Amino acid sequence: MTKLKVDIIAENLMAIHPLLYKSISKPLRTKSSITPGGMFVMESLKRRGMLSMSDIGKCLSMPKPHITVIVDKLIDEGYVVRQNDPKDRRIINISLTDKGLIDFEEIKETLSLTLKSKLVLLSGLQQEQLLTASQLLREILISVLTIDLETSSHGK
Amino acid sequence: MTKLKVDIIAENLMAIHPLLYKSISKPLRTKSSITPGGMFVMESLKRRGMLSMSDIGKCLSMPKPHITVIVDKLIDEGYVVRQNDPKDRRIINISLTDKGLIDFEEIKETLSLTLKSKLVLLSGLQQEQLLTASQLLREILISVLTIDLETSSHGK
DNA sequence: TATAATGGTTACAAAAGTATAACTATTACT
DNA sequence: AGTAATAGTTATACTTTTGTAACCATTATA
Repeated sequence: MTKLKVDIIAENLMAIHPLLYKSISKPLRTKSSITPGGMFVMESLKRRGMLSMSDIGKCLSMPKPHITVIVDKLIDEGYVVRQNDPKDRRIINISLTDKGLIDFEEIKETLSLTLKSKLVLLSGLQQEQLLTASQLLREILISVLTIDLETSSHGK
Repeated sequence: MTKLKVDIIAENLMAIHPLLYKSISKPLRTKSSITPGGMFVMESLKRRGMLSMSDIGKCLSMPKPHITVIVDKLIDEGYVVRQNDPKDRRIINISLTDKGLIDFEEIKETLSLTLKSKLVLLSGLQQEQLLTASQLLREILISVLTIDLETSSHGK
């Protein structure tokens, strides 16, 4: 029975994807120099703290070369910094700068406004339903984003 | 107060986006010839029935030329058909074929399996929470997908 | 110490999405 | 009838994403 419910979640998440992606990519292109990929990297860094290049790739299921390109851009903009790992000199840790965190939050606020302008049309939903949905989504995200990185599969 | 709740939804939807997109695009590439864009077009057709090219663009907030390209591919595969509108000969209506509907459902099942394999890790959630979340997501989607097309903005 | 494995970069290629202008055909408007 | 607006296509250019192969540096292992 649980499987059926997860099915429904998966199906609905897929259907909402186009709306979601437009709401992210359009304002990004017009109002900043960050790509969606850059936003997702910063989102991971904000939620999980300092991460190595490989760990970022595992978080987002992206191949390592893509992470290198995205992070290079973010470094050019001053949003993240590289730090050598003192224990393993192969590892390069990435973390948000103050500027990165501030600008990230600001851009996300803009993105939320865009998405809100669409979600606001959902007048059929009750306030309590909106609250419950957001709480559940948050729980899902926290769970997903704290999955043990060792269980992921990129970076072979 | 409602605004704050919508904020939370927007924020969480954005964070879950990379997980979602990977779960869609990877199995599509390996197991079919349909692009994510094609899946979204078919999703719209399945939920809303026959749609004109412009209406599809409005549903997905995509410019018309992109719709033409996506629909052309779907026609080549035999998933959708063009039909002239008897009342307005400028309009070309698109609808799913039987093959399109069957294959679409089959592919979506595969996609759900991929996404499920990740969501299943969310053992922290109760069954009732999963059910509630899926119902709410469904309500949101139905609302979004039934927004009056006249309020959309593509195809000027 | 020799070999394998890991972390990261570079380079290249290809697929997909995005945007715009120009164009035809049809309909609506005055 | 003449003009504007709409529906759709074609063509083009660009950005982003995705994948892969080759490579170097470092660490782990046998």
